[in-house]
Amino acid sequence: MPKNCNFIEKLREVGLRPTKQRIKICEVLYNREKTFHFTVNDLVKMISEQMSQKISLATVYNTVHAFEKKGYLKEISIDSQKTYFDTNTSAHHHFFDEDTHELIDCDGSDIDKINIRKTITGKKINSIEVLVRIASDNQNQK
Amino acid sequence: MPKNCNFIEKLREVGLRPTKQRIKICEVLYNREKTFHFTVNDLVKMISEQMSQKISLATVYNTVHAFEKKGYLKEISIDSQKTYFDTNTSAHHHFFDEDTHELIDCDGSDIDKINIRKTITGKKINSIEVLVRIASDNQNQK
DNA sequence: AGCTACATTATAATTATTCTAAACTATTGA
DNA sequence: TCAATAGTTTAGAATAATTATAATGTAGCT
Ligand SMILES: [Mn+2]
Ligand SMILES: [Mn+2]
Ligand SMILES: [Zn+2]
Ligand SMILES: [Zn+2]
Repeated sequence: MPKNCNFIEKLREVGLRPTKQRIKICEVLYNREKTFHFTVNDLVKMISEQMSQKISLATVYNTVHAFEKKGYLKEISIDSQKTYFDTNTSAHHHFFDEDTHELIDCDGSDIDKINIRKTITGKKINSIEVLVRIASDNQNQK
Repeated sequence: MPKNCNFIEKLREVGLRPTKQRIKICEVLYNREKTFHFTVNDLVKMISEQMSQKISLATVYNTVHAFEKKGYLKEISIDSQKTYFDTNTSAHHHFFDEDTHELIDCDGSDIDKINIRKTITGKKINSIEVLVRIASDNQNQK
């Protein structure tokens, strides 16, 4: 979803009615320079900071899942406690900071193309994703 | 944890008292040819099938986490709903079958060593894991 | 045998997410 | 313009996985 796009039109195009809740969520998610990662809780907080009127939690869940289904969000499972969503819906790899629980995107030049030699009959590959877990390096504390 | 090992000794060695619950869980998890993946629910089912006396759910959770802490189990987050554990505690990659929700191990020859060119200052890499999502290939149904 | 720290257990609490069903609203077409 | 309709929002209940509590039990030591 491009920045400063006509969200009303965009939503209609994909068959979602442009309600004020959805438009607000679009603004919060997509009117920014860079893509980012968030939890539903993060999103609820961002919305409540920018709005007088609240959006109910059920609607936030509904909307996030509706956007996911339409391909405007990607769900990422890293941490068994939290479900992350990503406004970067392209295929890409991640660093996960185990100290801060922050996700960081890798771009194409960071990791070579992964070549899978194993095949499983009757099955096709949907995605190949690398997760690099990082944490603070305490070797420096001699 | 090797097959047919003396679990009582092994548990004592790492500072865990060899209770009958823990010994039973060791047998269920480690007395088999191959490593495998399971959820806590799976494990509870396996135990109840093989035992007259039940082990409480809290104990199963406690034990699984104790074993994880001691390095005899690995936790895997793939699916936001379920937490998987792996009796294969070495670094390895996975296929995840999105139809059956089954995890399949990759061995070293299946995927080349991953080279990470990106570095983040003050952070060290703890692990690099690839997840290959697969699903049934319906191209064949012409 | 008796002490003590560790473990087990039933049960309650917590948390994230989904469901329900009633109220609301965007869209359409008469 | 306006009512019909299907889609949407919402508060609150329900569900499910996991963790906390606190009482009871037990392994290991003397
Ligand atoms: Mn989902
Ligand atoms: Mn855990
Ligand atoms: Zn990302
Ligand atoms: Zn595995």
